[in-house]
Amino acid sequence: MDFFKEMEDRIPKGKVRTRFAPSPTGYMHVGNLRTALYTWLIARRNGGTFILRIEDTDQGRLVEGAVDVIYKTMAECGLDHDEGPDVGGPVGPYVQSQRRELFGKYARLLVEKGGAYYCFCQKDEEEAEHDEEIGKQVKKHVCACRDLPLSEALARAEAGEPCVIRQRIPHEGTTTFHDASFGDITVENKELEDQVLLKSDGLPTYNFANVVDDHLMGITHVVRGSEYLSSAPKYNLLYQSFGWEVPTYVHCSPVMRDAQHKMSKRHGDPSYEDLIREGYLTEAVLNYVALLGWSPKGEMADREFFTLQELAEVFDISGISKSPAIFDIAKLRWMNAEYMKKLSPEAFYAKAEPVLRTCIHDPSIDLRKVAALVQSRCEILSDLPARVDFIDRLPEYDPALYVHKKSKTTLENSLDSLQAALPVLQKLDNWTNEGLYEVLVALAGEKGVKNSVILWPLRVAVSGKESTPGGATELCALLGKQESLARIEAGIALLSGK
RNA sequence: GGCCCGUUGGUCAAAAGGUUAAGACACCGCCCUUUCACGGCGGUAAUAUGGGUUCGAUUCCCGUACGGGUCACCA
Repeated sequence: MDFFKEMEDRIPKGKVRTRFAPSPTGYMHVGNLRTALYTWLIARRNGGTFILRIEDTDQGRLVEGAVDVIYKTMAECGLDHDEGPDVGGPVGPYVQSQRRELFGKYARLLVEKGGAYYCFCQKDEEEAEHDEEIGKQVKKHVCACRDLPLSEALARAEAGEPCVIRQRIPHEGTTTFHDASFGDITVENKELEDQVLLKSDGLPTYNFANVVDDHLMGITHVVRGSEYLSSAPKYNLLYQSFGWEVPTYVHCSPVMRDAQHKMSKRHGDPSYEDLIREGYLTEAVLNYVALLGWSPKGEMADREFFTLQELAEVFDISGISKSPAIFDIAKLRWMNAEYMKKLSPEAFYAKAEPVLRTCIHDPSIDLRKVAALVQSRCEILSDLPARVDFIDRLPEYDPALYVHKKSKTTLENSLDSLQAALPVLQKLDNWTNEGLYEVLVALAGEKGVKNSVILWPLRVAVSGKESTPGGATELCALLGKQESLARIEAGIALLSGK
């Protein structure tokens, strides 16, 4: 049978099939990640198939190694695909540049069906116009090629005359596009342009490749950014001309940096990779991103924590929001902190150890103990160095740290406390958190002062910091007797003006 | 500028004609405490705006404002 029939026969039927179709730019936007996630969730929720397709039809924008970034990110996030360039599948190839001939054939098929026509106009003037600020009324491309007799057009094209194939859009009437979250969108056909389907280099434009591939790959649900919403009605016409069924479209509003700007790499907004590099956990990022533009329904509406599996059980298209969402790094930090706290001590140590090793060089320090102290006090991994930097070396600090209003600790009684504590500690053999605490509380009792009058100055002396990953006794235990005593002596010297 | 879309506290958002308009982050306060943090408790704060429809509008309709998207042989 003919080529087109064969292609039709390859299309799997009757199951939900979704696809993530990034163009390889070298990194994963937060918005892209969200799209990938929603797409994957729809497939998994419905026992469907998730496909990875690479859209590399723009020859000018190829980035070395970009596809690997995509594989790596998807794998890291647990968004496994069932079909794709690396794993194959029944409707491949899954890289658009490898489907070149196919698009040509479908474009010509469409010409025959009357839904498209050859256009021999040169592109220069149009392009030049686009460079100019788009502000005034933009004129649609209108030319005589549309009315060329098919035989003549075919002959010229065959003779090698440069040309593109454009979609033939009716001048009259309206087209209604249905989106699962935006509902029906109706536009006048006269607003629509005869867009280019097949470029003069023989490769398809995004809009054409999308429609053809989604159909040929049996895609049932398309999730994509709302920037494509306004070109969507043209898709209906395309599907109609081909006689194909329109899949369910779900457009998602952008992830914003602030009320008026999308997140953008160019303006320094973090990509997924950046966030991971900064010490966010993949699970936390996914969880946060899932909730940026989607929320669970009903009695689950106030739930915030979801594993990927849990999301796959409850995710529903109807929960997707229509309005743009601002990416709030403060909330991500909070969520990340929650994930860090939930980690087992071993799991946390595994993540923290490499970071701790770069900033704590004293071999006598037990990094496991440091990790245990710091686990509940850092929101992201990269907070770690600043929290533990005092361990290697006592920083210079302002004596004003010794003043504490709440416990009425002053410079004077801080000096007194340190001087009183020093001999007690020198005699102490049981140099553990418990041992230290016992002896120091006893000292406070003897002197008839609150525990904090003793412990506060001690903590300052030993850390030189305003805030630390533990109390005075914990820090002393960690640093060891010799180092602790040396720091206390230094504190006494500082306070006594020496 | 044309066309399309959106608008609940600072942020994410629930509530699909009748609610004291949830919850979370952030912020503030209190408590606990070996400072801060952690934890516990509490608080401030919202339906952009004007008209309709309705016994009743956050919810439905229209206008206005503001914001976003789009108007390429880029995706």
